Amino acid sequence: MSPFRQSVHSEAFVLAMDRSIGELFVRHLSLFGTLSEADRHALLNIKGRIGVLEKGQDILRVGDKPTHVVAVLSGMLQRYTLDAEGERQIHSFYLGGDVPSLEGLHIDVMDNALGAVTTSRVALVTHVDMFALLHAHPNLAALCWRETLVQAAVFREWLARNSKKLAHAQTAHLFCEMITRAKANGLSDGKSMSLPVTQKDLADALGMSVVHVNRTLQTLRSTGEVELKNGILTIGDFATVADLAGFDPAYLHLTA
Amino acid sequence: MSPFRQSVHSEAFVLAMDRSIGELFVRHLSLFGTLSEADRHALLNIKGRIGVLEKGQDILRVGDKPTHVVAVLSGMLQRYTLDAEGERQIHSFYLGGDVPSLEGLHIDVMDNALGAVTTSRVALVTHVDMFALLHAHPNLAALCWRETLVQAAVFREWLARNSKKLAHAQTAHLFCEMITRAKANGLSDGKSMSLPVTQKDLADALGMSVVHVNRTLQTLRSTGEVELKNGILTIGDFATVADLAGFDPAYLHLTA
DNA sequence: CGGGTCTTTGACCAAGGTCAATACGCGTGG
DNA sequence: CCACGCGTATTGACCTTGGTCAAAGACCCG
Repeated sequence: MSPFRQSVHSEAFVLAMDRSIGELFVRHLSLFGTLSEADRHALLNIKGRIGVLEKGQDILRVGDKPTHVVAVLSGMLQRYTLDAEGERQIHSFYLGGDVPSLEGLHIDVMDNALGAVTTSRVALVTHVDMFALLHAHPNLAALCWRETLVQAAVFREWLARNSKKLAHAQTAHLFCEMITRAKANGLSDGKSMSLPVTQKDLADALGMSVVHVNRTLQTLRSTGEVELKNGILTIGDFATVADLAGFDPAYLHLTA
Repeated sequence: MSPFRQSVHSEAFVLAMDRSIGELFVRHLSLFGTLSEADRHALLNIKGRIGVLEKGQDILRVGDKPTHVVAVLSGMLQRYTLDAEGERQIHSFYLGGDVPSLEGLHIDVMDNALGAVTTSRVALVTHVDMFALLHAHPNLAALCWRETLVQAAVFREWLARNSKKLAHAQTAHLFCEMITRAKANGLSDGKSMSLPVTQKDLADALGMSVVHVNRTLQTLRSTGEVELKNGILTIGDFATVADLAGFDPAYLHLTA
């Protein structure tokens, strides 16, 4: 049992008294469609609890029956699984502004875990509240459904990337995705972003060994176009890197 | 333009006069949850068109705006993408009884294609009809949403498989999935099934070369536990193969 | 019988994994 | 302030898996 999960209802997770959670949902869902004034108003009134997830802590584990929707206020989460040998596969990274667990609304048992890559602030909204909201606003239900479908598209892209591309293209592709999503979330200017991952994290996302990740990063660094240092990812010319990576943002289905 | 797509409304696709489409939906959705009598009744009245998709033909292409939900009556479909070099990545196979494209209800533009691995009979239901149905039966909407989430779980599993496992384990894992799903659809006794794929198809699903697929199949065959011949997959002892593959069906979220 | 598709084989090659040692950075306690 | 310890990054040597290329069978169907 994660100590965190036991404290979801304790003081560690305090009721949000402002509209920060609602604002996050408004911004996030706006990435995938249009909100009516009524939708916006309803979202802004979302009530939830806010707390801190320490680096390495899980908020959802395999086998859990989710009861809350999780939103990332700041920091970075990972969705991952462990195989029989204890090897981790990271399926996605989530940045501030992302809502990783809308899927939990209709999945009874988690087949993967959600944890903090770095110390993060997260918000929790009960499924009960979410269902009430979605029931009253069918357009929001459609948008949330759509959001989960876009996440599925991202999984497919990761599948294609990890199955086919060479190490440097894989790595560049992941970086392009992260920068593009960070920009959409207002966390990047398209040139650099906070990416607080270790090389082991990258290895477990890309399906490569740490040693090879290290060497690949050096290669990319030597081109002068890509640098990851002290948790800051910097890209020279996005188009150049995207080309190297074979990156096409269509799968992210961003309306912007 | 696919000639097929142009003929969706022509005589090639004839109105189904019986309940075969509705029955397919009832069986399929029952795999993921419970249907009320009203749900069942509504589903059975689904109207759609039925037609044949020749081997290699696409029913949806990248860039298309889907207008119908596709259900597989018989045969086998693949979801796939092509990269810049024309390399295909298969993201999933769909058997008779599967409904590959519920996601199309809320995705405006396809970022992947759906085509026939082998000559198949497919049914089409208009989005208009589906939306009316889901609007009138919120429980069905929840179930359809859930179905798309299970598909996402399958994409994640493919990601983990293709990223980490060795060739023989990858191949065995895919076979375990296919047999398990075929069994759920009433198309297999758990020992063998129709799997009309070429070695190239497997290669493009598993992210390996055809040559290596060929050698891997030979290795598996030599264990006496796995054989793929003339489009028929046969497994000796499922538990043995599942163990070799590191296969755990939890991600399929089957209620049965 | 001829041509296309699919499978199989052999020889060789390269990307990336493994193992083990070393270096670096940073926080903690003395 | 410095030594220590831990997690992370880096390097080198070596090895395995699986890719590539090219040719030859098999099979199928008109």
